[in-house]
Amino acid sequence: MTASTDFLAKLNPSQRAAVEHFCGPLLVVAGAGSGKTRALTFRIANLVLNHRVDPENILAVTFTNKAAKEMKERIEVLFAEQEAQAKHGKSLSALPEYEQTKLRSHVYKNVTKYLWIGTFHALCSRILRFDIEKYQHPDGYTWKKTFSIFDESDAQTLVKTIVTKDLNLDDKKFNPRSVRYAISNAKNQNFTPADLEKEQPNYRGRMIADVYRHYEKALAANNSLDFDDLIMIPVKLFQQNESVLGYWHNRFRHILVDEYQDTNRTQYDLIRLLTTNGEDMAKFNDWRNRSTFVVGDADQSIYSFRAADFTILMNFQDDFGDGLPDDDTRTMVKLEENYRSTSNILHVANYIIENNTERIEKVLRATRGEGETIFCYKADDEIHEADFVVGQIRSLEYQNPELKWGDFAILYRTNAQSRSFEEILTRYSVPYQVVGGLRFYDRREIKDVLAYLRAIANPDDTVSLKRVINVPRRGVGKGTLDKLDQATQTLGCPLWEILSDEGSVKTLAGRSSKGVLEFAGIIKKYRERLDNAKGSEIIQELLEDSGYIEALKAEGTEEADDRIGNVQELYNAVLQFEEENDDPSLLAFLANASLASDLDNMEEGNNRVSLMTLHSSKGLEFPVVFLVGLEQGLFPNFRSLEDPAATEEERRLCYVGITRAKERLFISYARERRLYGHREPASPSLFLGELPVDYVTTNSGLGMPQRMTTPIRDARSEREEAAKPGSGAHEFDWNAGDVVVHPSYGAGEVTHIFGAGNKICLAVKFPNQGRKIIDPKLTKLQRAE
DNA sequence: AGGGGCGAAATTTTT
DNA sequence: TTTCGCCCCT
Repeated sequence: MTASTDFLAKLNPSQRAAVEHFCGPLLVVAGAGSGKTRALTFRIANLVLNHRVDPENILAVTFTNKAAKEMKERIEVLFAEQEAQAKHGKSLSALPEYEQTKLRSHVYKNVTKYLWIGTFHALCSRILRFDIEKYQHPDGYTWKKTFSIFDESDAQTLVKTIVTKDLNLDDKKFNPRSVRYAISNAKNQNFTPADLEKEQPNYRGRMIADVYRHYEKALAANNSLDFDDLIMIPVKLFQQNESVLGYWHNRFRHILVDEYQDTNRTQYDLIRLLTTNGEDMAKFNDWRNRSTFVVGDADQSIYSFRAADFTILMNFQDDFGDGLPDDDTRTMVKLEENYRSTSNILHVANYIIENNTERIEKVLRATRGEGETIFCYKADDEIHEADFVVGQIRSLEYQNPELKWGDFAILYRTNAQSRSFEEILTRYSVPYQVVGGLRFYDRREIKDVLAYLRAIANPDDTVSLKRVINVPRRGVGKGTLDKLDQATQTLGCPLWEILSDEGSVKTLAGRSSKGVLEFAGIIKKYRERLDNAKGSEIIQELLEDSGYIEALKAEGTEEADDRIGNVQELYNAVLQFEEENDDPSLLAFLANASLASDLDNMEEGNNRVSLMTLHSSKGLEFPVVFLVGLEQGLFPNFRSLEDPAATEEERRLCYVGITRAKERLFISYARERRLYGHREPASPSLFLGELPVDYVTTNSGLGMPQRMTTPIRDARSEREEAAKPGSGAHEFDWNAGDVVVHPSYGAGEVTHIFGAGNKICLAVKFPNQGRKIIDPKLTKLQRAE
């Protein structure tokens, strides 16, 4: 492969600066539609082609499988393009198809195969397949390479059993969902049960810590991990085992992280450990042949409820970078040129997000024409809102031959809002898809089959064994299960040990023993074949043997037919997986299945109107976007009304929605909405009052701007206030090094200043609380002179 | 062992 | 209003 720099010519100056960065840390602040995937992929190409970095030394982390897949594909094309130029002097697309395929497979064999590109979870599960047996849990629990990955519902079921059965707690007070949430949150901050207890020493905190302890024990007993463990265990392993960390630190010399604003504490720890080899951040400075390159946009941070913490991004300059102000820094690049939307749309987006205080100053610059104005529609109720939206879609589709159904998206805050749109779309036979509903892998029949496979692959996976021991019916009822359970408790052994012993089963299960033994026989039979047979063969015979398909056929309902079809699709997925992957083992497939999402199979070429939540829309773009339900309490959601930080997150969500639109943006709200069966009057969203009036056409004026109950004030009133003498102009006069006193954190030192003018934000380091980002307009800071 | 019926709850959810 | 989960009855 020849070194080449011509592909860099396609980049704008800031993209180019990001791409050409070689060693050391770099933060790329990438606005919506500014070509960040481009920067990431070109950078990887540049590392390999021009800096001769071995692809094995590159780790690229994303948050979704879709993003990982896209990155892989784009890199492959990029390399193939280079080779096409070098070998044939032509662009890739000008070559005959077989040449293109040949080039691409050549690139795969030599480059992309060796790159580690994937989600945090997928990459960590890969690391754990190597090293989990070296992990030492404080309570002596161990895991084997064959571990299962529990999904969210498995995890919650487990928590529920612990709360109600093991600890006998009131599940009203200790709602399994919120307890699971608390445990997840703890794990996402790399907290042990003891850490959690220390943080919340009250009764509830102690109880939750106790559930957490039991939960870990149960996971270990099942040789299973939950999603959070996939990240947390590598972190703990790295912290306790120098040689393991040393290996991966040495291996991943160039680390790239996409959507850095969405990282949580544990993920941050992982990146930091890999980068510094566990050395103290302040002492580490050996960036030879090494880089940590993160890309993100604080304005698109919308997952704080999943423990994402965008202050990690805001702090990058201080902990990895040179910490210099924006104009002098060599460790930050801003991508502000937007290639997606018309300038009108961008203006609205910029204008809205300016109301947020916690952000890195950034303005999206248009590269396209003005476009149409934004239209804001006030509807009588949710039915009329849907009528308006569908009417617009139909007439735009009819009038513009270039617009297809797939070019439209309806974005809403909550899933429940899809219904009225679906009804009207159906009435007019407009093809549509609801994105992000039930995951394929969450369907009952799929979970059943996967439970069989998991039980076969992982003998300790009692949860999976129990799920299918009586599916299809084998006459193994609750009574039998209870007896078996009791036996495992007394003996302290995994369920399988009892199931696999004929004598024990006969004693315990009585008249159900026939069914239990039949089941155990099936599992045993396939477990023996695990090493030699392919996953696809196992699945195929298993479906026959277990009578699973037969039982579905016997049902004879339409629903059962659907299920059979889905199981067939799962079989196809295994076949495809075996064809496409280097490691086609059943274990690898199971990991892949556990980590798959529904978004992964959202079809783009199917030409349907897309309906989805604003959260699901992140990373996508559509020529025409409808942002619906802009009502106070719905969007912003009522749970965020009291909390300024939460309201800012809702505003970011609004910003994400607006910046999905390429050509046309419609915003709508209803005067009255059916909510849980009752008609409720609705008032216009806070965000409507923040729209720039000159850029918006309405059918009845913009709603009255909402007053906030808490003192987040919009940028304009702040500007006025700042102009008044003595009203706080001096507040903006902060300097790094100032010592301040915070009402709850006490004294701290200002280490960094974000933003400018009235949107200033301070990073303050407190001796005990660590670093916090504080808006001096929201929190009264006293100066310690 | 499984279905019917009643009561309570009802954001967002990359993995 | 709808959906889900639990309990009780058969």
